[in-house]
Amino acid sequence: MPRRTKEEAEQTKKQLLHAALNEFYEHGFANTTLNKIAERAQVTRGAIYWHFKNKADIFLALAEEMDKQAGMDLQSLLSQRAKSLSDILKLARQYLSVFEDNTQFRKFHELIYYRTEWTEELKPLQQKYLQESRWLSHSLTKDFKALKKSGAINSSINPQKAALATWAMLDGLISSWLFDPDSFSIKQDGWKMLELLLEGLKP
Amino acid sequence: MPRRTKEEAEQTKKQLLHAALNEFYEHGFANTTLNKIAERAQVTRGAIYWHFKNKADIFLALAEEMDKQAGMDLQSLLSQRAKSLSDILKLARQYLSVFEDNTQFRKFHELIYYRTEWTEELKPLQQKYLQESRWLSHSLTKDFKALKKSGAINSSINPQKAALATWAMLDGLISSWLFDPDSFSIKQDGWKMLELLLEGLKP
DNA sequence: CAATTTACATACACTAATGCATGTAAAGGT
DNA sequence: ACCTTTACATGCATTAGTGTATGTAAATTG
Repeated sequence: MPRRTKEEAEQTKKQLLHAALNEFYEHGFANTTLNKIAERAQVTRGAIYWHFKNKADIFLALAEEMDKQAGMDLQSLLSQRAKSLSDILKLARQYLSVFEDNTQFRKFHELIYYRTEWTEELKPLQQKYLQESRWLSHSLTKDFKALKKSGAINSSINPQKAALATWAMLDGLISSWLFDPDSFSIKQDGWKMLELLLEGLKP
Repeated sequence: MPRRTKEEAEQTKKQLLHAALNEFYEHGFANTTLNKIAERAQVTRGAIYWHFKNKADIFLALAEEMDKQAGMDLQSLLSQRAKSLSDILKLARQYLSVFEDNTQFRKFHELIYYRTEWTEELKPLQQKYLQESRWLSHSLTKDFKALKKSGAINSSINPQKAALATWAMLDGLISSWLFDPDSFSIKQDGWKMLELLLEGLKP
């Protein structure tokens, strides 16, 4: 086997990540071996140890890759400030749509929700998601506070509870749909269910 | 080591299940070995293979055990028909409270949510939860239909969507809280967030 | 055009974990 | 009192998987 050029190397790295996603998705993180990943990527384990430190390292790289790939990442969600309830609804609608539109994205989240055990070796990633979750709920809280001041939502409502509720609803919709995709369409109906919640916040 | 009496044997079986729950909880399903479980239960692997077929079998037994132990299981939830929105809220409130009141219950669900990869060997359990989830949403749908007829909720609302939304909200609250228990109190605040949703259903 | 890296493949050693087979001593029946 | 079964403990064989060390041929550098 001849040595590859730099670009070819980058290519096999991508193939490895792609193979890893599908193996993780199909068999779970703990139950996939480096051999299986290498096989699917049509290389040997040697290639893996060249590009990555170990299995957990592949997962971390995969997570970063997905963050970038999915245009709808958390940064862009956070950067946009919701000035109305319909703004929030619109953002959520966009976000939910990605799950049906982007197969990679959907597989990765199904992997995260139902096919990975959050054990010690994945602690850094878990920490990252914890941070993101807190940032997002904090950001949402600020939005709801503003909405309360402007009279867009009921004055008796606690902004933080509203934010947590909204976030929980989104999370619940996603996990429910990933668990049983036939139960409803997350793209067509998901946002309507969130709308039911937001309706309850109006004055 | 002398042979144990029948009651002693039942005792060690319970110890094994208890040890398994904690090992699974701490290290995830795939990452706990039968040896560790045996050690914690202060027996050897021989005892495990006497009482159970393999690791997956322990998990199944554990799930049944938790179903029984937690007085607030799905059967009792389904048997009660909600005649009003506040009935639903009351039931949800009871259910959510269990997570703070019953440590075993909470650990088991954290295990299920964040520490088990739903792979082939656990398929039967996954199927069971899928069934339960569908039954519950179906039952809730019927309740909401009745509430719609009686005028307790807005006539423009789709009962099935309302049911799915309620279930998603509950699921989201639970998973959010298990992921970050410091973010809110599921016992004191959880039901209030669900109430926000139910408020939106009123005429 | 050497010399040196690079990008892997191959080989090896080592361990952890499983499943089963066998041992055993007391319990429970007759 | 004896026999059988129970409830485990112990020992063994086998394997799958990891990490690393080493090999290697081409790409890249100067």
